[in-house]
Amino acid sequence: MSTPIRRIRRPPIRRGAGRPAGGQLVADREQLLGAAERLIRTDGPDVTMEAIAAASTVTKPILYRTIGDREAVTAALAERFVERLNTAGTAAVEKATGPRDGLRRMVEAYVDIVQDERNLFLFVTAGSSVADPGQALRLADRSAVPIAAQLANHRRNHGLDPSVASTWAYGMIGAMQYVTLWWLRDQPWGPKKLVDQLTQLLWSGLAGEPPGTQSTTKRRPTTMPTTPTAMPTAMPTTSTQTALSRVKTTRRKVPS
Amino acid sequence: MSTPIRRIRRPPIRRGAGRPAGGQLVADREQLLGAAERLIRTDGPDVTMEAIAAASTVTKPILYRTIGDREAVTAALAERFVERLNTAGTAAVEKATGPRDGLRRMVEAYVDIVQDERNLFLFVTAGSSVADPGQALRLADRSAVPIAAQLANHRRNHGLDPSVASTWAYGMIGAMQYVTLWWLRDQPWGPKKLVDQLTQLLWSGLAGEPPGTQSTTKRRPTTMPTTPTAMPTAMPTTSTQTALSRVKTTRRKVPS
DNA sequence: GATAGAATCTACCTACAGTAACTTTTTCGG
DNA sequence: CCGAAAAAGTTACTGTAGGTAGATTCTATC
Repeated sequence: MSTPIRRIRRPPIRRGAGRPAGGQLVADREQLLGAAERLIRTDGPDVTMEAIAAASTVTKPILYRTIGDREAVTAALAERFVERLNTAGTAAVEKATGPRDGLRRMVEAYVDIVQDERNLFLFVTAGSSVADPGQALRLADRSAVPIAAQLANHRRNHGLDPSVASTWAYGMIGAMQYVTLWWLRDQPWGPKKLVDQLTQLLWSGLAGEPPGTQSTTKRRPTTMPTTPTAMPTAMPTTSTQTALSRVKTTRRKVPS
Repeated sequence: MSTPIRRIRRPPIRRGAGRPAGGQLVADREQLLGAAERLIRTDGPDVTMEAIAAASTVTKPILYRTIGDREAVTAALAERFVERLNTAGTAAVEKATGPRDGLRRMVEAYVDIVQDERNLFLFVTAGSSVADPGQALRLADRSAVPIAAQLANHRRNHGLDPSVASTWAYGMIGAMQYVTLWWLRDQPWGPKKLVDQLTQLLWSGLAGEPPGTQSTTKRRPTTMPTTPTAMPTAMPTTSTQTALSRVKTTRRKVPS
């Protein structure tokens, strides 16, 4: 750290194996990404660049030259993943009988894919570096733009303020991503219930809708005392139920 | 990789400096965490363990012994952060005039803190390892449990199904976190507008509420053609506006 | 054929997380 | 009082993974 000595590179031992005889490029972009996906699928989301390269019988420099650094690989896989969500979502929505049904089918498609491609989902969502936290929005960005456009367009056509579109798009995505992540980890119940609850939440918000589900129903304006519906901070105020509030903090695992 | 040779440790050079003369523990848990927070605040979210240790004039092993590995540090800081959100949120909510106002004030408190402690927020939210993706829920877990309890309690008291509480709590948090992250990065507008939009989204969902804000209003069941309100996958279907859909993918940055 | 350049490999470097081994002080039983 | 064990710390290491430099071999071109 103090003296960055430039070590001399003396012994010119056997280095490099040279350009291979036969053919063309040893692998193109699509092949590499496909191999990376297969690897992640089988080995889990925690893969090294070396392993990714090896998965398509290639060495690291090739991988770096063809796709880029780790962040580029993740971005590329995110793009592919969104593409899949996109296709499935569009197909699902085409069968919808109405807007709410469309939302539900879309959520269903999302959950299906995430369940199938659990590892890919984890890789794409969780793999962000602290150095550039904007990268956490990788997946979100690529889906938010079209969603926002769609939303804005619809709202404009109905005389509603379209400027909320981006916020709502990111909000939707964030909600889905977090709920799904939590659900994948804790598996509280089956996927059907997850889809139901997510749809309901996204559609009607926290204010909720009475069991009738159809909106247009009567709802008393002031349903609650003074405590709000909820808050994204802990809130052990005057509640009859604080037993659940105890977050377990005993995970210390002191080394040695 | 093939032969894990156990390198012999021969030269017993000067090692270790021994227990210091004067006093007590050089630092306790709180001091270390406080120093870490200060460091992150000034140096950004991308800090090394070495730097964290140095920030409280301590060496790495002390840090590891006192708090634990990197994950433990992050978890501890997350806990503190949630505590702050909690306190501020509770205080804000106490002044509320009703449930929706409470939600708004709470969102406001959240945005305020995140804005002030941008780096800490980034550290705590973005710093998850690919190896254990459940860690991405660090912040969420610690706020979701109390929120869920609160929500469930309220819903139970009003004859509503309380089992949705967890899903909704994670959904809320996910929405807030993502929207805020995006807002921090892109700064589309001031914080007031952000608070307004987030509140509206959380309160009424995607179905939205007519300008009247009060619900109980008429809303046509089938507002849209066949396209749903939105979908968290891209959806360049038949929309009059697809120009925005073009995600920029030109970030390649091929090395060398 | 010789030479320029393209394609690839091996071998390295660097940075950081985490740990082992060693040193000095304190404490406490005898 | 003294010596051994425990406590508290530090230096210096290991290991791993990301990323790159430069040697090497093949192909194309003059």
